[in-house]
Amino acid sequence: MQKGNCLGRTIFCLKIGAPKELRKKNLIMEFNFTEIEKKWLANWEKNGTYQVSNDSDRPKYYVLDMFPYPSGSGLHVGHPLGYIASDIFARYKRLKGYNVLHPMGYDAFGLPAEEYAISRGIHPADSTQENIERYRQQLESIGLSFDWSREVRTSDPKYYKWTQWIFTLLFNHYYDKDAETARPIFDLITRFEQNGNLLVQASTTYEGEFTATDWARFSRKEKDDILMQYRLAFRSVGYVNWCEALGTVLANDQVKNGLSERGQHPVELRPMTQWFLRTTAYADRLLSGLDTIDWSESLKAIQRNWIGRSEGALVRFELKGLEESLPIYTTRPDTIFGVTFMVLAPEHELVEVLTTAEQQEEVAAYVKYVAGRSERERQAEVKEVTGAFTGAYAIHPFTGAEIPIYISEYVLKDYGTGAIMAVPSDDERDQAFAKAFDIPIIDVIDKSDYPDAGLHDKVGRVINSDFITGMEVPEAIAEIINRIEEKGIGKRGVNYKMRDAGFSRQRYWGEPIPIVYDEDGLASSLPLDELPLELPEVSEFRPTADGRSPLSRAEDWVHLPDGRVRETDTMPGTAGSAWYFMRYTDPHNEEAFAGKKAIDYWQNVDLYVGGSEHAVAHLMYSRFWTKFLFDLGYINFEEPFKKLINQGMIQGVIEIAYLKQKDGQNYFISADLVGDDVRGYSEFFVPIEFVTDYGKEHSYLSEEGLRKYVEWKPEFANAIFEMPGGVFQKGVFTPKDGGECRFVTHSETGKMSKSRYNTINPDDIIAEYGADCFRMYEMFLGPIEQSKPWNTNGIDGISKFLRRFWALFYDADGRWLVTDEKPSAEALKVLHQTIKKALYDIERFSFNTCVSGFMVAVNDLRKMKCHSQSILEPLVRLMAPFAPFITEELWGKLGNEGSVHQSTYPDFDEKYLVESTVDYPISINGKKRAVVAFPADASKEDIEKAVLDLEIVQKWVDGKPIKRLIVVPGRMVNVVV
RNA sequence: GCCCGGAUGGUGGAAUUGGUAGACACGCAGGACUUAAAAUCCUGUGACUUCACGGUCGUGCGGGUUCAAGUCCCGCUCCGGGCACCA
Repeated sequence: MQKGNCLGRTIFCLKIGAPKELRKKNLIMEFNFTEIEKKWLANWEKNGTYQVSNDSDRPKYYVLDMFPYPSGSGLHVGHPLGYIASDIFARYKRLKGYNVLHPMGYDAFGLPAEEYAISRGIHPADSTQENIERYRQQLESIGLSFDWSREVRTSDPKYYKWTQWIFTLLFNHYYDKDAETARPIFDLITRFEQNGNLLVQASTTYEGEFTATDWARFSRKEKDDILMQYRLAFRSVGYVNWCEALGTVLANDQVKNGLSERGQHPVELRPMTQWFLRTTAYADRLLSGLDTIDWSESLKAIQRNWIGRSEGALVRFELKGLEESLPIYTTRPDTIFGVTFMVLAPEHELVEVLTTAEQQEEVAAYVKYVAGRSERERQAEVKEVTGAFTGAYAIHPFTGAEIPIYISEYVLKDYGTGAIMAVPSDDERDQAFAKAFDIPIIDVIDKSDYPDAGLHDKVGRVINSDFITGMEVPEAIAEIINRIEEKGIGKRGVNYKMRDAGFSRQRYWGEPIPIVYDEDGLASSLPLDELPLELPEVSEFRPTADGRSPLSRAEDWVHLPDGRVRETDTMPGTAGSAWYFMRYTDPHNEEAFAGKKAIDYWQNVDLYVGGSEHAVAHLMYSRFWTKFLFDLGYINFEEPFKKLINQGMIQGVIEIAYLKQKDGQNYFISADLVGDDVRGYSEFFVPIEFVTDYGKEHSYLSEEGLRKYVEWKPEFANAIFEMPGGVFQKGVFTPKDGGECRFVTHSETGKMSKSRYNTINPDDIIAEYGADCFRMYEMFLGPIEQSKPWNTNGIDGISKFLRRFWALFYDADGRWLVTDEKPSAEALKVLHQTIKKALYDIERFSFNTCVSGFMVAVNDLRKMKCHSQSILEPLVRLMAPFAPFITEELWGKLGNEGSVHQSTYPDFDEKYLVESTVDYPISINGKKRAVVAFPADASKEDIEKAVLDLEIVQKWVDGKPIKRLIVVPGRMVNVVV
């Protein structure tokens, strides 16, 4: 353990609480985990114990953690939860005979790293390097069995060369919907040259049609514009989430409730020319792929929701007196006879064309009103009905009726066609709008047969609807779409909520987009031999005031000698993390993103562990990039992560002090004086290391704690702290009626974070209890997927357990106890039961119950005073994945060569588990009344007979006739009277 | 509003998938050792009731299926997470 610069340690006594200092001494006397850890870390590194080869006869298994952002705060105890779980599994699989790839790296690009660097006024590369070193130290001290020779960093040019390369592939491919695969853009050009775009079924935003002759006549610029609309990485003017405070564009998933996820700054929609990835091309495959992978239902639900597939129809409505027609998308074409008005998004391109002279003013005013509203305002006032009449009318395709056209912000420009046919009888929002604007309502669905159905359920009988009247809804939908298609006014259609992903960031610390523009502004990608395109040095990392990327400051870099200019936007953080798992298979390859042989051997990740906060962004992009590379034949799998586990969050204790200001004086009021009504108080987070008994109901700041708090927050040097026992000010406590200085703080459970001053550093826990204890305690806390609060109370239980385990090998004076005596049948039974349970529990990732199984075993063996080598040696191997240090030490002491982590996992033998008797619970009328032992081989009949003779049964039966006698062999007996 | 989870002692949690509810651990209480404390060890610990043997109740609430329900079904309540004017 190299902990030279570990800042957290000096205050560790405060954090853990002083009384435990004494325990620490006692611990070290029994076994010196610090020494043991140091010794084996060095040994493992020297011997390359955890290095893995791409050449092996053994079956492969790939265990991966979501790699961290190396933030400046280092790890807190919440971070390693997933790492420990995956490490246990990786170690287990290795012992089970698999060739296990278990690497680690750093997601070093992106906003957090850059913000941190800017705040410290240093180069992001330097701060990143610094942070990585700290992370590495912390990760190693936990005893995680990573193959560090495979470490990757997304900010390393050797790595991002290939991120850029994949981007150029995306740029040079389009999505062929017929073949359901990505194809080279050159093929598309050939097809255009032969037939125009008439036969091309592709994912595109291009709506026009052209022939081969047209194509030949198009200018270079026109051709380029069209091709751009087919590329999988493309440049387009789009409404983007612009965040003024961060000075950058954000992806949809980085915006929550109109605020930036990072920093909570307001975000507005702005039209800008940006790079996008055509993720929508893969929408269907991203959706159907979910059925092939082992992820939690909730995670799949989030992704399905994000993709948001719906089926319906696209219908064109003729416009009265105009050439143009109005396309709409609906999931309820069966309600078309109930249409009484149409609504367009205010930004819809037809608004200007449609609006009549008389309505010009009103419409313009409304459009202006909407444009001036922030996303936040729109979302906050969802129920408010606003809109304007355009003066124009559409023609109903079946009745010929004239339908008024309105604009309203409840119709979104980006979803469907940005226009709807409004059916007020069967849609709440349409209904609200119709009522507000006094538009008639026609009932078209009779739901009287479905009393429980909601407005949106696709059930009922169609009424008032000409040729579909009388049909049930599903039948009516099919029929009306047929008619629409026959009439040539529309077609069956599928729609997605998912949008193409914005891929431009006006940020310094990211991969430069490897694109150059010629004098006509036409984009071309850099060839592989010009990659990596390295980040230039710039004078200032912040974005420019007009929203251009900081890279634009590097004039020499931007302007090429031949007059071309470089793209100055950088890629988002999700770029490097979209494919990093592939790089680990062949991390030093300079000729390819990963060698064919390596990636074909390791393939996709068998077990992926990480936080659910990446449910959408990272996991969606990763799946998209994987499918794309699969289409191009670079890899032979279509999903990146076969099984995924989201570890829960470890929550911390939040300590709060209440402040009231009066006449410019700060009064802190002890929580027991504040009561439940905290209105009128400001809340301040108190660093938990100042608080006595933090996390407990009565947690308080002692006189010493108050002094520390004031010293830490000098602006409160003169503040008055009021508590029941007296008053504290300027370092002096004035008691009242002989009271004590106890300033009570309010405790809550919540996220652990630097800003709440409640992080617990694993270094401190490891220093006091050892890495093995830390690992096992995190596992013992509860099911891996559950969130749970951290408290150090329970850690003593694990610490005791490890010392008892050690005590099976050594007595209190350090004498070796292990003998080669023949083990007793009971001891063998304990061992084999434990092995059986461990196998069962590890396979289902139930690590908490597995630890409890070890506890039971150690308790039992201790009672038996079992020191038999043939019991303890397998037990050491069994526990090795959980407690790698102590088991490695004991493995050597048991006289074994090599590492326990390269041995084999024990297996159990049923023969030791056979019981001669089985305890049967005897129930009478379903209530347990007794437990009786019967021979294990007793037949059903024997048991039946014996049960009836039992005194207890006689007593309960009490002469009444026995209706039924149920005997489940090996389980239980139930007598029904 | 919609979707996905969840609710078990004072606490974290367990229950072989319909078969002894509360494993394991924390906490608490009592005891041993100690001048004392810490550490360690032992005993007890769901609630109610009984001198005791024992009995009654008990897995968020209300019903149901079953010889048997924490587990399955129906209807709710509350908590956590996600989405949200998505036509």
